[in-house]
Formats: sequence, structure tokens, C-alpha cells
Amino acid sequence: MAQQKSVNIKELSAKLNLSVTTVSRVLNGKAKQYRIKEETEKKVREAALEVNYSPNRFARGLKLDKSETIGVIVPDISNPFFADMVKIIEEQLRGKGYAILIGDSNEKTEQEAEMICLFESRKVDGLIVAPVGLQFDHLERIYLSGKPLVVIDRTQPDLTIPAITSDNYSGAYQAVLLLVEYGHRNIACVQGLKNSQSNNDRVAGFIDAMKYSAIDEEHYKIVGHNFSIDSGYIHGKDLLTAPGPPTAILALNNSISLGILKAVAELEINIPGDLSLISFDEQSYSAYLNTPMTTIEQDKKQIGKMAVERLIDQIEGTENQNFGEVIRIPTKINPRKSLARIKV
Amino acid sequence: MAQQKSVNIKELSAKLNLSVTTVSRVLNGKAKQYRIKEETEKKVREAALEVNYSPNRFARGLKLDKSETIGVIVPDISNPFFADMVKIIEEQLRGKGYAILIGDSNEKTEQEAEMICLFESRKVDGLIVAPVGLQFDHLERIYLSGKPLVVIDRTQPDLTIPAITSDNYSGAYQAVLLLVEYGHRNIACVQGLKNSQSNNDRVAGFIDAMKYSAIDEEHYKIVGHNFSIDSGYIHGKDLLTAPGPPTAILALNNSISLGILKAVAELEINIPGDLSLISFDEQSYSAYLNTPMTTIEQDKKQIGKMAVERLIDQIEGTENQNFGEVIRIPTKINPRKSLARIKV
DNA sequence: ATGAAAGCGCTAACAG
DNA sequence: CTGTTAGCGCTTTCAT
Repeated sequence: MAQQKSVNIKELSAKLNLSVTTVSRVLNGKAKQYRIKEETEKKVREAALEVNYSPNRFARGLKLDKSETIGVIVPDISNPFFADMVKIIEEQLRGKGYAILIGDSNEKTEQEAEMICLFESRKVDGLIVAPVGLQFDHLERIYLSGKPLVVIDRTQPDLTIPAITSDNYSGAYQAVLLLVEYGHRNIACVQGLKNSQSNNDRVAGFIDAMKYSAIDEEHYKIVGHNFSIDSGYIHGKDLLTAPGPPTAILALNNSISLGILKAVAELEINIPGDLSLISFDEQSYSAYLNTPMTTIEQDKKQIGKMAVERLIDQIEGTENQNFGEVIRIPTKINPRKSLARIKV
Repeated sequence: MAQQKSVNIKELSAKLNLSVTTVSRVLNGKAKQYRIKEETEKKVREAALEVNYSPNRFARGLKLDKSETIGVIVPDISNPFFADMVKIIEEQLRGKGYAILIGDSNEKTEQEAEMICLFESRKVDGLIVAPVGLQFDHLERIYLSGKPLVVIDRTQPDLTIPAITSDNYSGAYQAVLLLVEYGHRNIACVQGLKNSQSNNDRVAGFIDAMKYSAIDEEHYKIVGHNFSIDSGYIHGKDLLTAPGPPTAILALNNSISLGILKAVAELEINIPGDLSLISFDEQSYSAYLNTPMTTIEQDKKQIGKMAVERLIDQIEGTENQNFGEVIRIPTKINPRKSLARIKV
């Protein structure tokens, strides 16, 4: 079962009694530029179509040092948030003629760094990375070496790399205000990866909103250690079994809130009767959970689109050299049954 | 911000006062074969490491006609089932030295076909495709042209392409038996894409189990037109508002069951009080839905692993030429609260 | 035990 | 308006 050999430009031009140059020019849309006879152009195009000619990417890449391929790395593609991001980015980039190499770093910085090397050796024209979020040295090195790169979701203060992320601070801030408005004063926050920027921004939003609401910091807890179901479960259970449990919890991502739901189910706690819950990240199932979940929705589409735009800017050199500019996309709260006024 | 130029083999060999041949041989692990002095070998390896040499993939590909890249195409990566599949496949393939080009066909055969062409022109060494499932001509053509290809999830009878899928027939069959065991006799099925094999197998399992249970076909309905939330919602609502509504529904994938849950919520129907529900596909949220959902879980890990194995077999020519063999992986039922004995 | 050189298929500089 | 040819970086045949 031998691979079918595809025609190359030499064979094609031989068949047409033309030089490879002419054929190459026509096929690269430079017919006008080199004043190639319309008739010739037509003949070439037809022949190319007929034999289903497609240029050898290896040769083309070797000559032009371009692959028309972008590497996309996410910490966990089985998290629907990142799967959705990938879908959007893939669609956008495909529209611009790029293919996508996908990588899953499994929330490990080391794996992320390896993957970047791998993709570099595979000659990607650029990278879109949703980093693990604790270390950025490898990313900065890549960016400063001149490789087009955009960071999404998790960024870092003073990062020199262009980044697109949600306005995490405001998202959390508003959620807390909403909880306070509903009468809650004993509110806990289950955070994700400590020291990752998006986590820190959300935590900062939480804290500032609590301050603004004049709730003393001795009266609330911030727990959790990463963005996993497990962490949500463990810390949720701790919170809810400790004396003076919170009447409301803010979960800093979708996995964490699933973990909290697991704890809630085990402890037979009633939502929203005994506990209100707001979670970062809207999901297709959010509305159908036991109890429908109030979520802070990120504008994934906008993030994906802007990431692609910024990347293409870099690749095509039209960049305005906005070193380290962070673009923050607003979030939106979807109030659902998991949020209720506190019982008096 | 010029791209950093990486060293090539010529520069590396010049620095070592060796020929490119020798360097190439060492770096491709052929030192022994060509009896290269151990000392030389060591020097080469050290130097390569020092300057962080990595061979130009374009040149390598051009010469060897291999990209060490596999194309993976799914109908919708934002469906967690496929996202999980991609995660598993990516991990497996990376372990074997392959990178992955990802494509999302958006449940459109045409887009799927385009994508395959795109990937072919990008010289992938092989393809793993979860097809839309209605047409396979383009896939068969590719396979017969000699391109390594494995189909997952949705296949077709008499397909000449190796395929890995769940044992959909048994999965549905067992689910129905379980419902019957719980006293249900008025059971409906909300199917996905008609005529796609995995759908048909599930429907066949449903029908045969109903027959086996001596339930007349006038007493049940099979509705639905594709694997979307919308279809689940529309047909779920139809079913539940018609006279003599079913006491149990079998939903043929996770999106459909979410749609049914939407209808159920609107109609204020109680699960499992008034309706039992079993859904294909276990998801991270299945247990936390209002009401925890009984699911038919597919062994994604096994499917992904076997798909990769079969693909590598083809690529490396170790294939046993098992034309069109379909491997069916057993499914597993996770009983949860959405399944209850019928009220008497 | 090592090297010289051909050639993979393409683009573009240079040449009419 | 079209053609000749060098050269991208690598592997491998053939030579020594």
C-alpha cells in the first residue's frame, strides 16, 4: 500500500512546456506582477487543478522559513474552558491559513517548556499559550528571541509578552458585591493555583470587595491550592464542616465548583437554602446542575479572537510594539438559583 | 526583533572539524553502525547539546518525506467527550515522538474533507479521525491512497478503514434492560445523527432490547435528529408534552441529555419521580446534575490508546492488514439517582 | 572510520 | 513575458 506520489512543480511545468518559475509565480498569485500572459496563467491554473497539485510544504518551508503553523498550548484540554478556547482559536487561525499544533501541558510548567521547544523545532510561526502560570522565564525567553507569542488566560504582572485575559479582578469583585447584596457576610473563597495571576486577580477582587463591604478579614477564609476538582472537594469539605461555616462560597473556576458540589452532596447541604455558590466559568451544564449555578462567564470568543489578532500582528510585523500590554476582557455574571438571599 | 537563527548541521560540523555526514550519523544514532569512534561520537553529542542543535524539520522532511506529525480531526472539540479523546491521543502520540495537528470539523462532512486535504498537504504521516459519520468516501479514498488512517467513535458497516469504537449496541441494550428491570415499559429514545453508525448501533441496541422485553414497537418512540443540545431540547419537549409521555428516556449522548434537562426544567418535571433518564457519555459533571445522571460510560482511554497503536502499526508498516476491522470497546453503566423504579 | 557530493521540491535573484 | 539556476538543511550513496 504505497503512498500515492503527488506531482511536483517540475512535472507540472514539464507537462505545460513552461518553466517552473512561471508556474510558481502563477500559483503564488504573482502573475500580474510578472506580467504573465493571461492565457498562460489560465492554463497553469487549470493544469494545477486537474492534477490536484499542492506545493510540498517541506520544500516551501525550507526556502521561506515559514510553516504556516501555530502552536497552541493549554494546561488541560479536557477542561471545557480550554477546549472552547481551542475551538475558537482553531477556527480563527484556520480562516487565516494557519494549521494548529496542539499541546496539553497537564498543568506542569516543565511539560509546557518542553512543548514549546518541541513546537519551535517544528518551526511553528508563532505560539498561543495558556500557561500553567507560575513561571514565565521560558516564555519570555522565547518571545524575546523573536518568536511571535501571545499569552492567554493566565498572565503575570510586568510580563513583557502581550496577554489577553478576562477582567478577573472585576469578575470576582462584582460576584462578592452580589453576594453581599443578598445578605451574605460570611463568605469564603476557594481559590485555584496560588500565585498564578488570574487566581491572584480574582482573590484580590474578592478581598477588595469584602473590604469595600466592611467585612473584616477575620471573618472570611480563602482556601484552595489548585484549579482541580480535588482541591475544590477537599477545601470545600473543610470549609463546610468547620465551625461557623460560610453561607456563601465563591469558587474560582469550574473544576473547583464541581469539587465543592461533590462535598455539598456528601454533606447533604442544601443549595441555595444553606449555601449560596458562585463559580467562575460558564459551562454548557451550569444551568442543569443541582442547583443551577450562578456563574461568572468569561468572553472566550473575544479572548480567542484578540489573541489571534495580536499573534498575526506579530507574525506579519504590523505590530505596534506594545510590549507587555495586557488586554482585559470584561466578564458577565449569570445569576441562577445557586444564589439566594440569606435566611433571617 | 529578528528571529534568532539556529545553528545548522554544517556550522556544527565545521566547528568540530568533522564532516556533516559524521555529525548526522551520530545524531541519528547510527554511530555504531558506521563504526564512528566513541570519542568522536561523544564530542559530537556534547557540541550539539551545547549549541542546542536541533535539525531543521523542513529539510529533514523534504529528504525523508516524513513529518512526525499526525492530524487529528473531531466533529466538535468543545464536546468534552472529544476533548478528552484528544487529550488522550495527544499524550499517547507525543510519547511516540509525534506532534498533533488538530482540526474541528464542526459536525460538517464538507469541512472534514477540506481539513483532511489541508492536513495531507501539510504532510501528516497519518490521521486519526472521529468522522461526522454520514459519508466516508473521502476517508476511504485517503486510506486506499496509502495514508495511514484510523477512524474512532463513528464508523460505518463494511468500512475498509480500521476503526475503534465503543460497543454502542450493548451499551444501549443494557441500559434498556436496566430501565425495564426498574419497571419501565414506556421508554423513549432520543437519538443523534440518523444513519451515523454509532447512532444506529445504539438505536439497534435500544430496539432489540425492547423486543427482548416484549415491548411492542407501537409503545415506544425514537426521536431526535442530531447530537446537539438543541435537538435534545426540542425532541425532549415534544416527547414530554405529548399525550402518554414516557416514564423513561434514553439519551444517545451527553449534549442530547443536557437538552432534555433543559426541557425537563422548563416543564417542571421531576427526575426521577416522574421520569427516569439514562445518558450516553460520562462527564465530570454527571454526578452533580439536578438529579445525578445515570450514564453509559465509554472507555475513552482504551479507544484512544488503541487508535494510536493501530495508526503507528500502519505507519511503521507492521500492520497485519486487517482491512476494515472494527474494534468494539465495552461500555459501563454508572447508575445514579436519575434512574428509579417506576411508581405503582 | 570518515568525507564529498547528489538531490529532496520549492522560490527568487538574475538573465534575457 | 519567460527561463536558468543557486541554494534552503538534511540524509545517504558512493568513495576512500
